[in-house]
Amino acid sequence: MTKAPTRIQQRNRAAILSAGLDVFSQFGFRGTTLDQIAEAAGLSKPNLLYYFPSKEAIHAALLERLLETWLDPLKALDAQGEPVEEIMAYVQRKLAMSRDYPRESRLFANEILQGAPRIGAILQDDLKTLVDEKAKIIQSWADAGRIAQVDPHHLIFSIWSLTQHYADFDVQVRAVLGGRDPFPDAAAHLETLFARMLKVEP
Amino acid sequence: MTKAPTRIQQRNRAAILSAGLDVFSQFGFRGTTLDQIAEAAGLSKPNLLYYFPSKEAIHAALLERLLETWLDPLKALDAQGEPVEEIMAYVQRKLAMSRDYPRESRLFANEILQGAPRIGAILQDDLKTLVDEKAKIIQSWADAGRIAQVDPHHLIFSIWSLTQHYADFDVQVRAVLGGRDPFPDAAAHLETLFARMLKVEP
DNA sequence: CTTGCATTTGACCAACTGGTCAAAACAACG
DNA sequence: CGTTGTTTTGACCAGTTGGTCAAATGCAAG
Repeated sequence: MTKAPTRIQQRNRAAILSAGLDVFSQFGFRGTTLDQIAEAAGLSKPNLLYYFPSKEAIHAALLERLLETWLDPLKALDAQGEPVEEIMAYVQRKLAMSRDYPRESRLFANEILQGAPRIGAILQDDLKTLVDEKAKIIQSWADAGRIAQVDPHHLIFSIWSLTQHYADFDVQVRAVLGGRDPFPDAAAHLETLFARMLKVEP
Repeated sequence: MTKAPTRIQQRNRAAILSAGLDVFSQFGFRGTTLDQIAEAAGLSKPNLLYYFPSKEAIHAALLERLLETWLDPLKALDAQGEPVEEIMAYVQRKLAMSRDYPRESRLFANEILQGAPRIGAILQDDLKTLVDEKAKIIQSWADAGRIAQVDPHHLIFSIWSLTQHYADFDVQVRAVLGGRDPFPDAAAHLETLFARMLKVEP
């Protein structure tokens, strides 16, 4: 039986994961140093390694935690629901994640940009299975005339790219907008975009 | 007067830039080592530094060359043209860049993900100016009833995200599609998407 | 073939990297 | 208080990093 973690362990492990998320999401795995994480977490480097056995372990813990929640919004897409509402809700959930968890989005983006060396297998298994399943649902909605005809896989890619862009390319978006908060307008824009794309031809 | 570069200089500088593009676009600036670039270029490390004074210099040269061509597709958006055609052509140009220059796209993505430390000023000046200008054109098209009403800035963000996604998230896209080439379908999908988004209400 | 310049290299360096370790400081509990 | 387990640290290590340098090699023109 594993020991229950003390309060100190909980606090420090949480601080390390948060600091690691900060640094890994900005510099990627290889561009991140333990000293950076240690300083961001307010710990000494040996103390860091008392809680996690290696840099890899911190990164792996973050990726694992990320993947748990990353696919939830898509899983929630319900075949029994109203098609347009379901897709719209998915879009808004994903956009909310970009707003509320931008570091997680960038950590994921970094991992994919580097060729997904640590999660490639998961993408090809779990993610592909999930997407194929949901694509079938979307296809059936289109076939039933409840949404316009659309390539279901590329529809999902579109949702991912449009929403994650506001987290991953945040600096660029804000630079172009002159620093204004992009999210309210983004939500309205995506609402319009998907409404037009999915509306059945009269 | 500066000397004309010899054939060897041309060849080696080109090899270094190509190798640097490979490595920087995958690992980011801090995650890249001179040894990696040297090996990819088929040169020894001191020989690398004979052609470029530092790692920074290689990266800077790549970014400079990138920015030259990166904004061209948007610059070509012509106020005098047919609105839908102009926007469609821009989308297809950007998608072609993702297909033909994925390394450049990922180099740019890496730079933005890291907070654009080296090109932040350019984004706020040149890019913002260019986008504001083109947004005005799009707005005038919408006001004239030649395309549907749409937030012009976010329309441009949408084009960027939808097209660059196929370069930056290439591994994920291919993992989900089971390895199939995404580009033909992507082109058709985006054609449909923007046609529906821009069509004026009857 | 030799002279002068362009190119390439091996040896080297100081700073930094991920990681170890024994000892010290701390906390909890009887 | 003292004892026992947890937490923290300074000193340290071997490998890697970006970069230097003097010497060696290649090469083109006279």
